[in-house]
Amino acid sequence: MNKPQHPGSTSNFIRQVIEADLASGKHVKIRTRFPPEPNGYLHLGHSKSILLNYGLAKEYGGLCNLRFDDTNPEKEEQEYVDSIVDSVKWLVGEQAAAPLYASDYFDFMYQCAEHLVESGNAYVDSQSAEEMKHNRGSFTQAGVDSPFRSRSTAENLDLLKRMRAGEFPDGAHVLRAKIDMASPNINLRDPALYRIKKEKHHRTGDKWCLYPMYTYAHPIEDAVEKITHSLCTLEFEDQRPFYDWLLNKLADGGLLERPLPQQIEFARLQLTHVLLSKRLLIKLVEEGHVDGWDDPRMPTLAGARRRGYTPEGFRRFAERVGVAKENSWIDYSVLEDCMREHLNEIAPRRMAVLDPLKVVVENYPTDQTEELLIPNHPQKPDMGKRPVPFSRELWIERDDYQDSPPKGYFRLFPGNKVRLRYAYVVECVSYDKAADTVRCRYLPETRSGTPGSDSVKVKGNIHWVSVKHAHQAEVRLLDRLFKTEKPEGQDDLNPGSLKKIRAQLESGLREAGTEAVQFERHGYFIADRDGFNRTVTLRDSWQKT
RNA sequence: UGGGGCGUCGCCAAGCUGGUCUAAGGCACCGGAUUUUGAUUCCGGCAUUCCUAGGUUCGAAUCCUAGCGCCCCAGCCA
Repeated sequence: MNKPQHPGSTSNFIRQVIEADLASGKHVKIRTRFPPEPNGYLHLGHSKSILLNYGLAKEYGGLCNLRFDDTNPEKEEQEYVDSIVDSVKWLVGEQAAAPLYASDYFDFMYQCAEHLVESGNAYVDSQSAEEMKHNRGSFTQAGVDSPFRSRSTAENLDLLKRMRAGEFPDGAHVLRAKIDMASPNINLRDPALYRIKKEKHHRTGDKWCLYPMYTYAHPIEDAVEKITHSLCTLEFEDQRPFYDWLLNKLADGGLLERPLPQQIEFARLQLTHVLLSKRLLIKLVEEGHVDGWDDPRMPTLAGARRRGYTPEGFRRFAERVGVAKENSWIDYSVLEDCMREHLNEIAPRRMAVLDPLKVVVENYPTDQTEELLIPNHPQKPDMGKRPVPFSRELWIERDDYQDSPPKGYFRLFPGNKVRLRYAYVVECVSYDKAADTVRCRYLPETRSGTPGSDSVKVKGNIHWVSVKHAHQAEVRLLDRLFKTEKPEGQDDLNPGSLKKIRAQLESGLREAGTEAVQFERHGYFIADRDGFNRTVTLRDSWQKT
């Protein structure tokens, strides 16, 4: 039998599991989830997980939950919840349903804990953290049982209830699963389930002084939400035996229904030239190396959005990168290329002179202005045309003129002809050093769109902006934040990651919307806070050589 | 070191119930064509080889054995 084909995508081991489960009737509909802890901003690395979970759900006609894993009140804040919801909505659009919260299941989780105690599968340990650590053993040495491991069910239950009632200080006791202190898998050596934490929770307030550990809470969250496939990163692989142990104990006790969710691990996204460590990112913000968490250079999704990166670009990136279990590093240029690819399709073209040099067309009437109709996209006539004024004095790019050009240079230099894009062919007469102006003469019969426009063949084609009509604005030339392949801190910052310039833009850009535009021959830009951010440059095979 | 993973082209990644694999696809790269963006698009090229060494087999990237390399685990973090 042939395997189902995925148009535009390739098979991967997760799809195979899903298809098998669907085929066998284990599930009629799949349900995935994206479970961030609200303790920071979402970054580029999260995009893979988000798009994987929502993508699979969509592909197989299932659902994906956005669920906050808010089990550690010490680190979590509402501000993060808001920003995460925002970023997820931006990335997946209408597929993003209202968020769910692990904290909404605290009652049930506690009920499960009592059941575990009653069924002899959990106990209250009163060792100190240090003692616990010591008695856990090592990779090569089995752990030893806690002296409290054999407490009676009644005593355990009493202690647990009093823990919940707030009778003990932080750290006095902890609830542990009773599994095997000699397991070769350290995660099975009686992992902690609950710790006392007299901390106010951003959603449940002071209701609890006892909070579940991730290890314990996560499987239950998945089961409660009837998640079918619980996708997580490789480092949780060793945790899977406990995940299954817990769920089966609870299902056996009638607290959970089968089929139970299945945890599947995949390799997290590792990108070169970026730094995703929360600690170091915070430093960059606090020390003012960047403007904030949503600085367009930041590797956060909020930053990427202001940078002009698109959800569709991220989707293509996720597809291109694939899903597997091999730890791999993706070169940052792959991400840039995906953005470029998408932007090329959707961005209307505009002319913008970033580093202006004045050109005077000496034989063009002083007071004349022509409105030229210029296509918004050379390959997409349906995107229409726009009027752009042409006059005697123009701005061109400074490096489109050279006194003594290098070999192969085919733009402006004395005696050479070049086409002013969508306007006329001009011939360079000379460069007036005192006035810092290039003197040209135009060939009237070469006006674009007219019958004789092709009478003169030229190789060069440069963009321009009419001086008296130009819209002057700030343009931020953004480059990578880090110059090194695997940055470790501020020493690796790219000093040229942000250049602010005053550019001369075609007049229509005065009323720019929020959608991406291409500045011809430069790259893709997006209007942001009173100026334009460069999202990514165009490819350039000339500069390379 | 005990346990859990992973090793297929420069970067990803299919394939892994053995033959249709002298190994898919994408990206990068190299040609060449078109082009009023040195962009885009298009066409062509790009692993006799699958970490290494043995073995099983008529036949192995796919099975077995032994090595080697890399990642993860000893939070009352997630």
